[in-house]
Amino acid sequence: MVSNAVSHSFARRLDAEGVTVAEWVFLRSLYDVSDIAPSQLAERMAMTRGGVSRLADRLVAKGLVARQADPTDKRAHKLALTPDGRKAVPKLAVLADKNDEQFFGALTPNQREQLEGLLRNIAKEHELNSAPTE
Amino acid sequence: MVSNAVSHSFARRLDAEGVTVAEWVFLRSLYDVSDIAPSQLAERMAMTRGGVSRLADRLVAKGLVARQADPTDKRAHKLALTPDGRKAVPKLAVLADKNDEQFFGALTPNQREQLEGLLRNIAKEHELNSAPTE
DNA sequence: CTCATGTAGTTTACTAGTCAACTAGATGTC
DNA sequence: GACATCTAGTTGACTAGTAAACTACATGAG
Repeated sequence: MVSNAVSHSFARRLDAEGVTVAEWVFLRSLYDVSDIAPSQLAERMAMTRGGVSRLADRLVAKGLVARQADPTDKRAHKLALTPDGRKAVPKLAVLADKNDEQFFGALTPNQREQLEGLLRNIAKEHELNSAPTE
Repeated sequence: MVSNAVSHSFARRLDAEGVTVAEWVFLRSLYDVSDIAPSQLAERMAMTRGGVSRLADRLVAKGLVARQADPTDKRAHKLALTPDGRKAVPKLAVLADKNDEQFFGALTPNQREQLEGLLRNIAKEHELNSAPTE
């Protein structure tokens, strides 16, 4: 319930900038690790390759992401942020921070650590490593 | 991330019984409060009335839910579980419990209370009262 | 009473994902 | 070096939701 509320609230904020949550996760991932293969990104985002293919289409259409052919393997592509895409990330990150603050701001620093710790426990135990998409 | 993992895992379990998570929430809600109006259910499930209308279609087709016309207001309907639907709920509840156990079983009872307490804090503060759908 | 407005539920058009089939290119075995 | 098999990415058919238009009925003001 809380997770859905946080996510929906964030989606509304992003929507005002014309971006979806999935697009944000995509952009944020490329910000850290540029020149990544779509299939690797699919794994990180816990989506299918098909889904990532379409998501990439939309972001290319928006001019935020570029596809480059891999010269050593003609099947493969690399995804990277365009300058516009790179500029957008910090701006959207502000929205993410505001959203977190809205929901977790009322907890004391101690409580936040507790919450994060407990969730990290569970994540570790189940070897969860994908970013949230929803 | 944890929420998505819990939800996806539950979805896989339900899928084996031919039920979706949204259908489970729908059935579970009717189990407690039968003869509810679709629009009320929509609010509880944080879905649109259109979505609930379709969801109800599917459950009626599966024979788990019945629509009854309200005699006092010819626009209105009441939704209720069929005997089959009522029988299904406890069976599916077992899956929910197993799923919770899978993810939260490794926490000590104390930790579980902590986690629930923290999340309740946040929920209360934002007046969240809808059931999760995703 | 009548008519404007409101409300309940459905439906249409659309979005964003999945799964599985498909295309094209790589690779390892004989 | 040819061919079966694997891999990367795309695409077609489908699913489950949304937003907004629509239908049918209810209700309150004049």
